[in-house]
Order: sequence, then C-alpha cells, then structure tokens
Amino acid sequence: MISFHENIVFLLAKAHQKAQGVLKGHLLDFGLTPMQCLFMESLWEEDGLSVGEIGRRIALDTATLAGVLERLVTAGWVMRETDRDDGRVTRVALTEKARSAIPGLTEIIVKTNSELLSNFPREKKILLKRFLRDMRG
Amino acid sequence: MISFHENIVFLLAKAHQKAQGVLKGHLLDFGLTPMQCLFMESLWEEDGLSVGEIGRRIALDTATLAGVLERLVTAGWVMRETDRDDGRVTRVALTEKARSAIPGLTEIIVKTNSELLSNFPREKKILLKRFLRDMRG
DNA sequence: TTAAATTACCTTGCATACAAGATAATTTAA
DNA sequence: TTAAATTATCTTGTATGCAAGGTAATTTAA
Repeated sequence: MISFHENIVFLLAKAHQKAQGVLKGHLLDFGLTPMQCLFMESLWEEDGLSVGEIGRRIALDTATLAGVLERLVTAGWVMRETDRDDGRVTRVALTEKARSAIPGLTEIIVKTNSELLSNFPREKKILLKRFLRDMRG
Repeated sequence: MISFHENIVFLLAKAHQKAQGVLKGHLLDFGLTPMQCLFMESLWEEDGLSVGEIGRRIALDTATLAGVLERLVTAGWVMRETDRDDGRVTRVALTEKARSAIPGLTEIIVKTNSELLSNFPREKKILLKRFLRDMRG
C-alpha cells in the first residue's frame, strides 16, 4: 500500500507549490505573476517570437497563453504585432517598460533560486536539476 | 544572466506538469482527477477526517477543497457529515464506491510512479524524493 | 487553379490554486 | 454571563492549465 507521501506526483506538486509561492511573493512588487514573468523571459532570449513559438519554449498550450498575453498587453508589458508574411501569426514584442525591468526581475529570479536551494550544495543542485529534466522524458 | 531553463521554479513546474499529465491519463477510466484522487487518498489513511484536516494533510487551502469536495459528493465518492460535537466541522466519509475502488486506484498510482521514475535506479529515486521533501523547508 | 488539408490562433467550459472577505459556531475573557 | 476573539467552512474574484471546438489564413494536391 503506497501512501501519497511517497508518491512522486504528490512530492512534485508540493515542491512546485512551494517554489511558485516564493517566486510569487517576490514578484508582487512588479505586479507580475510567475507565469507572466516566464512568458516575458522567453522574449528575453528572442524578442518578437510568435505566440506558438513562445508556447513551445515554455511548454504551455495556446489556450492558456492567450489569457496570459492579454493581461500582459493590458498592463503594458508587451505589444502584439501581426506577422507581415503570414496573417495567421501573432508576434509579441517587449515594451520599454519590460526591457527596463529585466535587471530587477533577474535579481528576483536569482534570489528565489538561492532561497529554494539554500540547503543544497552545488553538486546537489546540479543533480536535482538533472533529475527534473530527465523526468520530462 | 540566468535562463529559465536553469530556473528551479521552471524545472519543477514542468516536471510537475509531466507527472500530472501521466496520472491524469491513467485516472480517466475512473472519471477522477489527480486532485480528487489525492483528496480520497487522505481518507484511506483515516476515514472521517474534517475538511480542515484534509487540507492540512494534502497542503491545500479550504477554498480549493470546497470545490473538490463538492464534485466528489456529486459523483458519489464521499459523503459530508456535520460533526456531532462541533457544528462548525464538516467530516468526510468514503462511500462504498470509493472503498471498492482503492485497489484499482492504488494500481494506477504505482504504475504512474513506475513510469515516471523508470529511468531512475532505486537509490536515485530515494535521493530525488529527499530533495523534493527538503525543498518544502 | 481551386477544393481539401493544414496551421495559428482564439474561445469556451471545467478544474485547480489562492487571496480576501463573509458567516456561523465555539471558546475565551472581562 | 455575555461580549470579544477565535475557529471552521464557505464564497467570490483572479489566474492558470488543458481539452475541445471554431475561424481565418496558408499550403497542399488533385
């Protein structure tokens, strides 16, 4: 008989819950949620991505993306632009507000990671991250 | 500059997403969601728990619990009972339908854990679980 | 070339999550 | 003892997450 305390699905859910909570708390000053921040982080790598490409990079379906995008546009973090060559494609660009927030947000992300992994020596951090990547298959 | 691919919050979110997806797929036959199943698992340990105690055990707030409980009652998995000694307390009891589903659900949970951790040797599984517990603080 | 298939995105519906506020029952204190 | 504080639960509002279906633009094929 397996208890949920031994269930990897439960353990992942609760570790995720904890991590989200810490990041969410730090992001309050910016008025951003963890998902909204992640959405923009994908654009730090490459600005002007299409909605679909953002979804592939952060592994999120377009139904959820649509809502996140809409709130980011309303709050002035990003702009939508229809692709010139393909009328189906919506591209997303960071605003000046978003670009100037990058250093502050980066600091929050680093701080969050430090807090969550403060008890983990360097090699354990690497091991844990490898485990999590391996689980995605 | 930290990429979200190195961010522990992102890695946990996506490992969690994967795990939920696998369990969700296996639970379709029972018409249960992972959270509904987890809710009942807490009652396998001790039937007749109060709503608040269930929330403490599976680390979920009462706002979310209320909805999960309502759907379980509607589908005939559990019954609500007001505590005789304290009118504020709602206790939850498994129905016969729920008790007879325990073996099948246990099998699904075991299978899900095997699938997710198939590439992990025994000692790595233990290590990963310890990591995840440690992160909750 | 144009009808069919594909693609990109959006919308709807349902189920978590959680903050914040409301309510009823119980306990504590003055 | 009874007003105040506490507790257990519920409700509301916002934000994911995902399945399923819809629409417009593009590409493929007959």
